[in-house]
Amino acid sequence: MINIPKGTKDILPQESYKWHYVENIIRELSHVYGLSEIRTPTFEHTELFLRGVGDTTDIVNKEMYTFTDKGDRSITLKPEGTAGVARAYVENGLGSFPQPIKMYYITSVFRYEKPQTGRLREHHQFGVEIFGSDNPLADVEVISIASFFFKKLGIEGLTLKINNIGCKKCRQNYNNALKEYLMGNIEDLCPICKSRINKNPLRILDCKELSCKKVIENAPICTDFLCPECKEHKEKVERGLNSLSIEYVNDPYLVRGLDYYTGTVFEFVSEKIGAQGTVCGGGRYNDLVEEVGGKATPAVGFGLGIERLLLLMETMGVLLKEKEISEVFILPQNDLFQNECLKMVSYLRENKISAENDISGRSFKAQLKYANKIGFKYLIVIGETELDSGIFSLKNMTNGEIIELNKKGLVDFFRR
RNA sequence: GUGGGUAUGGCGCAGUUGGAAGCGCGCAAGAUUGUGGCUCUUGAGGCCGUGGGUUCGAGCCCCACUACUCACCCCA
Repeated sequence: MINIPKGTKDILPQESYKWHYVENIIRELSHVYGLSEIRTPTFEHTELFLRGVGDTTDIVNKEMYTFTDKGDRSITLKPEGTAGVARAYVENGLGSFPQPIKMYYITSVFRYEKPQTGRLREHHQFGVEIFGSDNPLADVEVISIASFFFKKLGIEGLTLKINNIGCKKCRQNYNNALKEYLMGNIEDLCPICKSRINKNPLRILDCKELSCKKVIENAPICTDFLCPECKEHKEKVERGLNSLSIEYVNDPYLVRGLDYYTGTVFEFVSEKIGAQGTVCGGGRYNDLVEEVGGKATPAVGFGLGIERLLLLMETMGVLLKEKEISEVFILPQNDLFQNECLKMVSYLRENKISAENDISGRSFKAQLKYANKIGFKYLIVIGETELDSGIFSLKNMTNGEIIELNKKGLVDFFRR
């Protein structure tokens, strides 16, 4: 028996409807917001992620699925969605279309991690990226998409955390101040953080080690170091969210694990799905396009984990749409009418009505039991009477009611 | 990468101090029924995660490995 690779999941026939439900809402919503779908390859040149995501991040350092292909190229399964979109934006000259370009995607992403609740090696993300607007309104729009999405699914009680980690300039100032402060308290930091001071001091803010937390309590706060532009940007985002009545909390310690973020960062967090509570995370990444080889282009977006979303919906008991079941099951009174059933099923299908018949050679009774177990809503028995009169008895399986209809009447009935 | 927990039919689980592998659900066939649902009968399906050890004898005790799982870390 060969089993499934660690950290991956089958989506089985009896549960795929949940995915359809969520995906349909994503597409509906994206249409309403004027987002167009973009599909980029499952794998990219490794260098894209080294440059885009950043080579000090855990994702790039130890979590990528990287291999050398037969042409001796270093290839990596995408560990996140944004870098590929930025690459496509540059490579296809999307910058020369009217800006901003508003895009969404649903894609698999791959990270070599140790699986636990809400964490897999292959998971799926709904992502939104808006390229070509530096305006806070774009940030607000992106956040409002996520917020509206949760609302549409009936999910309540998420916390929206926001922060602004500054642009290149003010982040540098803050980084220096932070480094200086941390150096002064280096004995109290955990070993991991000690090694992080120079490479990525911001990450230390996120450390959960008790001793580090204590140090962080008195650390300089990044919002105090924002330049006037960033400060204004932050305020405008907040005002925009207020006017849409989107609740949020400022979290000066919110740092994201990808290097490309600049300015606005945010997360939607739940406490109900175990330790991996971030359902959606995103922010602004104004330097990414340039980093990937394009001309400087501001951008903002988010990634939303669909497995975590479903986990959340299930633990919250949010009503999911029911599994899709064919409308009608058609069975012959006896073997002589098998082919008449085939014809009827085919006729209904041609009219876009989902219809099925027995393909296992079961007895009449067994077919009835089967139809009941599967949960067909309607039933038609075809025998001599039906063929002679052209009138078919349509039985409602939930209440037992019977309606008499001819062939066309059946089609109209299901189209109602 | 570091810890903890778990491993018995498709799924959920019992299995006493070591002494003939069981139950519920599901699945399949049949009986009954107004053409299904309720009820009844029958059946299929297990190398008890793998490999060692202790013992007359191991699902149970010991060791190793593997897988799954939860948490750290990190992230969606």
